[in-house]
Amino acid sequence: MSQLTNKEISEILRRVATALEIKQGNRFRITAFQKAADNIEKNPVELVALWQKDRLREVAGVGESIAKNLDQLFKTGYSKDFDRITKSVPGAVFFLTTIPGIGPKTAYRLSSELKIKSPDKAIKKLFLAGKNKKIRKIPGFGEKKEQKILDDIKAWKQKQKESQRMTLYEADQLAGKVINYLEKLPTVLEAKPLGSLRRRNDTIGDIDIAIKTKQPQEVIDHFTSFPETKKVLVKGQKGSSRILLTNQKQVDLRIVPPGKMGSMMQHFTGSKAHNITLRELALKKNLSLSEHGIKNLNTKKAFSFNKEQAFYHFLDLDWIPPEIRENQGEIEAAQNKNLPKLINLKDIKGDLHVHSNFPIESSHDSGQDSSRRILSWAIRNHYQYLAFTEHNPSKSKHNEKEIIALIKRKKKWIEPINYSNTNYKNSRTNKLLFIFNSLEIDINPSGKLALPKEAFNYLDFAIAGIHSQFNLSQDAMTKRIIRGLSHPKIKIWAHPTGRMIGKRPSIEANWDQIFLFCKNNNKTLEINASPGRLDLPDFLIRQAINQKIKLAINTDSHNLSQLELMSYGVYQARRGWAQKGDIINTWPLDKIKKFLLS
DNA sequence: GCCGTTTTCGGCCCGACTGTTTTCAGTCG
Repeated sequence: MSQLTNKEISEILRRVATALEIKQGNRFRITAFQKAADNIEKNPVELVALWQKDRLREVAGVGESIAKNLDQLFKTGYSKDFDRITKSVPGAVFFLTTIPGIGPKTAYRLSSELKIKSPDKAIKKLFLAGKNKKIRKIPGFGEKKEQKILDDIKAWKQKQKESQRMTLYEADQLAGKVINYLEKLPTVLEAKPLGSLRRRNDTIGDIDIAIKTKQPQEVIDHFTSFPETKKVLVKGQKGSSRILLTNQKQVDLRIVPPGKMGSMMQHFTGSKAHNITLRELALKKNLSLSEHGIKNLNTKKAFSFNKEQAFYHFLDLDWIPPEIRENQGEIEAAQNKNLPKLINLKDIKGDLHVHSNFPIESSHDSGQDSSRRILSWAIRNHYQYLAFTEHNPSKSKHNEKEIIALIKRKKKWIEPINYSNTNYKNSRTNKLLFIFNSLEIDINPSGKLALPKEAFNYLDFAIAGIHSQFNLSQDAMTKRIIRGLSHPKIKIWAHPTGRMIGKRPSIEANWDQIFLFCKNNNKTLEINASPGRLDLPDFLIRQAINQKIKLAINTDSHNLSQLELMSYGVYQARRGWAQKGDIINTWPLDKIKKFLLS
């Protein structure tokens, strides 16, 4: 049996598609392989696990034939059909197509004309051929194309070096800067970030911006002279342009005349899979969709849309929030008028994971700001409750007695705030802000909690999380988590997968088993709002919600400014189809008290 | 090769840009 990852499988399927493209195969057959590759790459569950349960066909785009060949691949590491298709294509071709700008046809011609067959040093050889002006001599290629290939290779190399994707927060900052610059032009009537940024994806590759204007040329000229531009990659006639910034990030601009912003936003927001499914649906009604609007193929009449809502309504669909436009059933739900009513930031009534600078003497990072400043912030933002969840005291620095003394001191520190300080009053409800006395406690590799038994008596509730040894086996990790969460005082599991976006992968765990435990024992999963975590990931949020498990959106703030990042947790929750009722910190104080203090 | 709220056969998203082309192919999003 061979343990191919989803990424490896999708690569194999893309090779098949590439080979078919070179052989001028049926183009629908080609896209079928590409579609399957895309879906498999994105699939949150490893296909090898689905294969073991005989459930490969559940993945969209995987039909009888591909499933049969995957079965062979998993069993023997080899697929007869795939090999037959790809074996006549030199290895260099597949390698060269990894460079954006070089597709199957170009790669094949370069490979055969320049006699670059093996993937070893293929790119180096190609680059050298370009430098020696050999590419321009190939029929159909010219000087410009040669230069473009050299540029594409350079860009590719650069991209290998840099870390590829931004966090959502970084992308917001960058997009804000560009939009700010664009809006200085009076002829820019509206500037909106679209694409994955608008869908609030956890990571962002390129920035997409749509501009409403009557003066396209002026806007494009202004855009391409953005001060941090390293290179103008595309400057088209119809208002599509792309620049590469000095920080290696790309920004795409689309110009749209007044009256057509709705269809442009729809088109440019994506996702690609969402748009394709939408267009297939429209075709059945004899309608053709594009960024310019909707065309009736019978009457040839074209319709423009200023608002996105009208675009969706024209197709008899409810407007779909951008966060869930991932072709995961949202179009069907919009048809049936049963889209979820997604949670909003204003639904949040408190933050249950906040670190103050109370001297708890932990081995992890302590908070930087005082309780007083944090509480003022919470009041200004109309919170009704807050939990101070400093890390548990370090066991290496203190004996058990000292730790218990520390926890007692913390309780004494919080109590006066709740019972005597009238400064902290919510201006909307006229109620006192309620402070939960809590801790964030390590779950040690064995599943033991890093706090003496007695100390729990002085806490209202606690949250638990993994902060070390992230690489246990799935089985050991699952046991560790369930044991850790079993203590009756533990109500919330903090940053469950432990992932740090772009830095540390998720832990391996049996989520079915853990979810079942959480459901049966009333444990809450955190959606950690920190843009570097966004943990749980969206697909696990959706799975948890489908199993009626409650979630909490927390900032895990270690300073005041991080309290502002609650919105990122809300976006993430929305991407997981969360509604207000799924999130416990939308509950009023009485209800959450009952839950957390039970 | 995949797929099904008109289908198990007959369809399969849409347009822009670039370069090398006298009308289009390749690539991308």
